Amino acid sequence: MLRLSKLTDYGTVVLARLAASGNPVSSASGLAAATGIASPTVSKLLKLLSKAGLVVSTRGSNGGYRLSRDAAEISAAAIIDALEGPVSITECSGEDSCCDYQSTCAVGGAWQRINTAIRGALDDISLADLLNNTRLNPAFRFAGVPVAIDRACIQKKSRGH
Amino acid sequence: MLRLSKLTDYGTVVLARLAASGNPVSSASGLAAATGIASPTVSKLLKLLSKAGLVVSTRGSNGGYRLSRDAAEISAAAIIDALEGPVSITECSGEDSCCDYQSTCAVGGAWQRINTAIRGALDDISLADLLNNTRLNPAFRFAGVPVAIDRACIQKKSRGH
DNA sequence: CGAAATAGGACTAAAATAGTCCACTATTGA
DNA sequence: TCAATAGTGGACTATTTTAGTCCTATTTCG
Repeated sequence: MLRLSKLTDYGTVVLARLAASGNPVSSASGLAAATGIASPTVSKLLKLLSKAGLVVSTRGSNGGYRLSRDAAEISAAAIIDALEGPVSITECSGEDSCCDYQSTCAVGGAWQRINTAIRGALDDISLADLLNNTRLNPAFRFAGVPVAIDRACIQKKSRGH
Repeated sequence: MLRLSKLTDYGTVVLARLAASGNPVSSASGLAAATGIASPTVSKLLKLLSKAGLVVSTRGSNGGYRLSRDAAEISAAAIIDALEGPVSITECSGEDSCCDYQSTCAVGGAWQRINTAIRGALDDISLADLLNNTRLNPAFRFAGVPVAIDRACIQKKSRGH
């Protein structure tokens, strides 16, 4: 699969929303409502993103979060780093490369090359790019809440978020 | 992290070993001994790789496994596909794209672009390339069993495989 | 036949992930 | 100054995924 965690996926959605909203700051609960992601989860994400310096928080009433810099300056790699730690496809390919099979492993070095290639791809794509690729799915709303319309999806996932 | 599972990592080690051995076929247990990976695990891997058509099995005594084609013709992407299913970094970026937040998701399309970039990098690297990148760590052996020598590693991982 | 291999699948244990909750701190504004 | 709003930090639980084991066929060679 070579898959990102759901949290990272949600994180980009939240960031995209933050970038798209015209407001100076957005509250965690507002973003939760706008994206349809459960609000404790959104809070958790924003905490992580704030710690990583991708968003800036303001406390107090009328507080909230905003991007720390222009959406064009935030790379996909930075987002992933913030939410899942440094990108590296195998344990070996990370910094403190170290595994039980080092002596018999004929492969180690090459993963690092692949890793670099992937990293390059992720560095080249910014949050702004993500926004430009927006899918133009019609969004329906019911009582202000966004509702997915794809039938196939409704059955597939029924658990709440 | 964006991490491959350990099984996939082991899988490449086994394949590399298979490619490097001069023998017409190698048995699962022989590969286990040569790589230091537990033999039930090696068996499991080889079964998967065989199902995916990357290796060919011969039953019966003197049986074993061999690569189905030249190492240069086996891409990293093929190995990953075989062991973890099709590469796709988010649920959305796969074939049957389908998620609860589709209507509010401003991001979907872009992951597919990233995914394509990653896929390209993985397609370009073959098992033969992995072998050429072999790290030249001196391997010590004790009673025929390969022994890792990196001190830092010995403490870090003590669980058996 | 019987030893040596793979095939297939069921099963268990351990680890990572996702998601929730709560008590606390800071800021604003009436 | 007090109450309301909003973020902070961390503990906790449930779920899912992953890793690894084991057992019972089946096939082939000598």
